[in-house]
Amino acid sequence: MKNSERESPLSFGDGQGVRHTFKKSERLSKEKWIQELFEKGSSFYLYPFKVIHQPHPDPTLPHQVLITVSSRQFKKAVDRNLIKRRIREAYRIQKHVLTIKPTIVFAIIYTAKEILPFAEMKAKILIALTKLNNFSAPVRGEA
RNA sequence: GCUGCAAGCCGGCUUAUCGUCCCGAUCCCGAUAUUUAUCGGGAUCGGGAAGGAAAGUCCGGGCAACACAGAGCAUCGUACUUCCUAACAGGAAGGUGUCACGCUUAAGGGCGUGAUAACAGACAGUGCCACAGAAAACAAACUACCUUAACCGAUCGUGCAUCGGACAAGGAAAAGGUGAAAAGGUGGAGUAAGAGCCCACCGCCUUGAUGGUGACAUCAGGGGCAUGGUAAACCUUACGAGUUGAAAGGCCAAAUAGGUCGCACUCACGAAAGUGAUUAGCUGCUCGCUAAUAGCGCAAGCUGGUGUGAUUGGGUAGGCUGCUUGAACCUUACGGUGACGCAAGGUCUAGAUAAAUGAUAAGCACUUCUUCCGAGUAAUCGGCAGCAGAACAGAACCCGGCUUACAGGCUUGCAUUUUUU
RNA sequence: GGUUCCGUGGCCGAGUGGCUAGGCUGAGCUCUGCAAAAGCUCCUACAGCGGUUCGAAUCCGCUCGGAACCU
Repeated sequence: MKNSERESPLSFGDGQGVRHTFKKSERLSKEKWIQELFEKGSSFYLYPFKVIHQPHPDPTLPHQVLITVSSRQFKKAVDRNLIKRRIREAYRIQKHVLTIKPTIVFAIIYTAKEILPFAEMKAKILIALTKLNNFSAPVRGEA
């Protein structure tokens, strides 16, 4: 029981009793990997986000995400914090949608010029995650 | 009661579900070595988690590394005085100037209240002061004024006459106009006309006395106007400043390349290209691919090469530390006009690192407007309900200031106005 | 996190305290049968606020915006 949990910490088989956590290990924080992701990763736009994704360099780790808001677009740190918090919350609640087996790293870049309400962000994040699900797997298969 | 100004303070709260970071306790799992310990991960419980400006980075310090005999020059900064302070371009108290208002004087001026000032020096030197104006700085003299001598014209009173014009020599700087600024001001005396030439008051310069820690003030004497503005122009004087910033500094330390030591191999054919073989590596094995098979010596062996194992220095990726107990905060007493100091008691109050407290729902409190009800003569106030709103803004090593942004609320003081007495 | 610099018409860009040059673009006119070229005229400016000065694009302070560098 415990062993299986350890092998796949993000086990979301039936969805019953799943804890919607968002720990530090699920965030992309290695500078080297970030560089690699932005140089080699494939991307798509889905207003108000741009998503860059890539197979995980270390497949034993869970999915890792990077959320970023340009300081060019939003000059005040308070606004950037608010947007990042809303994106983080939307991902935390809906990340069980992401079910592809080899884990990936991806970045969510906020590209809109104004601050959108939480409900809209939540819906868009759901669409983005299902899209990631669909065409991340074939890319891995071809390679 | 309302409104405004100034100073000081505050800068939403509660509950539910889910979730983030840090600390502590208990438990579980994995790795390493010796019962137990270290490291990593997780669960449960408990506790804590952004500001008055966290901002701008405009000043000043702490802390850290490096540099450093002493003195001078250069560069940069500061600039009324005294004090506060770890320090400051900050603050407190005072001085002086300017402006406004009021009172007063015949006027010049004096006194009071408030605001405000980058408020050292322009008789150390250099530069600049456009246009206008005669002249913009050791004064000079355009118009106008006055005197003297001679000339010309007009008049009638026929004179050393009066009026006008032009020229020359001289006097003087009062009047005019220009300008941001024109060479002390006002009044008098004086004169051919005038002038600090002289007089009174004021201003200025200077000497002395008294008071004050000092800036400076007051009084007395002398000078006789000599001293335009500009130092946020160069500059002078006095004082201060070593450089770089936590991405500083310290510790640990993969991979790759390097050093040292050990072990294995370093052959055959061919003119050469190449072929085979051996060794080593990649692979579970074969195939295949890659690398080496060189020099000296009779030989042992030595040097070199390839592969591999161990070890080692520097230290990259990365991690840990620096990191939050501090010129700390609160209360009270005492000293000081005050900034502030000091004593006693109490408190522990963020520590993230692609960077944290947030999402959803409900309620309370607050503000504006509207309807209704109540109180009051009225200005206005209170209550129920509804709609809308709710600022500026996010720690990045830490403090002290300054500046800038800010919905709304509270306290104190002052002022205007309204109502009642 | 820190350091340095810049901001002048629609665009480029000169201007060391005294009327803000010049070029490109745009509009109009002249010339031409029409156009091009040329010539003439016009439009639109010192990032904002405050101070020093008689006078500020220039000197000083604050604010806003932009760029580069350190890593």
